[in-house]
Amino acid sequence: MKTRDDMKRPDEKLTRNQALVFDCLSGSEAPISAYTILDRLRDQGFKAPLQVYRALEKLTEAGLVHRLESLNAYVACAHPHQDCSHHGMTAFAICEGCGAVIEFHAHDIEDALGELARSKGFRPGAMTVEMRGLCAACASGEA
Amino acid sequence: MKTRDDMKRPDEKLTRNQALVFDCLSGSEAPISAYTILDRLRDQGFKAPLQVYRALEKLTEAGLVHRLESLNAYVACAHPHQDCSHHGMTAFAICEGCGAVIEFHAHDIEDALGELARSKGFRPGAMTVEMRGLCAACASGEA
DNA sequence: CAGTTCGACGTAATGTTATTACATCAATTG
DNA sequence: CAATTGATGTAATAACATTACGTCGAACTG
Repeated sequence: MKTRDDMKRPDEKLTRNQALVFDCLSGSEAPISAYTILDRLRDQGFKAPLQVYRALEKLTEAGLVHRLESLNAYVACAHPHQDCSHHGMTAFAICEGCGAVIEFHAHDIEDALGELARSKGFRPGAMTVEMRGLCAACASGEA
Repeated sequence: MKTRDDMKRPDEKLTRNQALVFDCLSGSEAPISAYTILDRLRDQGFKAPLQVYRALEKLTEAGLVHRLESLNAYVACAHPHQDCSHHGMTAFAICEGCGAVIEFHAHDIEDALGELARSKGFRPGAMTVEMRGLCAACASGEA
């Protein structure tokens, strides 16, 4: 049954738990861990990690959420109205000052990486690209 | 001032624990986790995770070992006689069939990524690039 | 040489991230 | 209706990593 509001924008096939997790991520400036999400959703009835992980799995499949491997944390997609999976590789710049994340889609770099791998006989699938550094604000603050 | 052997010929100045961990990784076909290393070194007297993590930290700093973020696992550098840190970014192709890892160094891709990030005001530091897919052998086996 | 510092080490405990196992319930469908 | 499917709830555990504290020896300093 569809208990929730069914006025759906394209990305509204979410269950209650999925919507709660997605909203939690959308409202966060920086990536957050699964357990942080759990803590923030205790008031909405969340009690166990699995509730979060199951929602994250679906959201990630749907391209609404990305997992940052180098942080073990999750972030809402920068343009969730589209389907991120259509963009191919997603690259991230992660600020070590403030934790903010910039999301990139660079087809040429993706192609170059894929080509390089194929030249070694490797058949590439998903790619993880994460850069650490400082965002403009934090870099200027450092002088 | 340090009259000590500051110029590290990496192979030389490893402590016993570091050497054991490095040998363990070098002898492994695929990346392995810290706890797997621990188990494999029990016979040599290892008892606690910290022994492994401390060694891994030094080895990683020295460029002899890489951490694969998307696997939470570690792998010996493909050319440990050099200092991998001189190569800048290291990219990995990880076979989902057999677990094998191919190591790349692509300056042009690194530069392109860095330039892209800088164009958004980001000052890039370390980069993580990991591709999942199938190596030549496993891809042909799949037909 | 004595005292101090420093880096590696040993051990225990704990913290953090993620999964497995099993039960329930509602909607779908043949 | 029975069977199937997918989301959920709960508990327990597995897997990965760090903090805290104490010891030891090498080597710098006075």
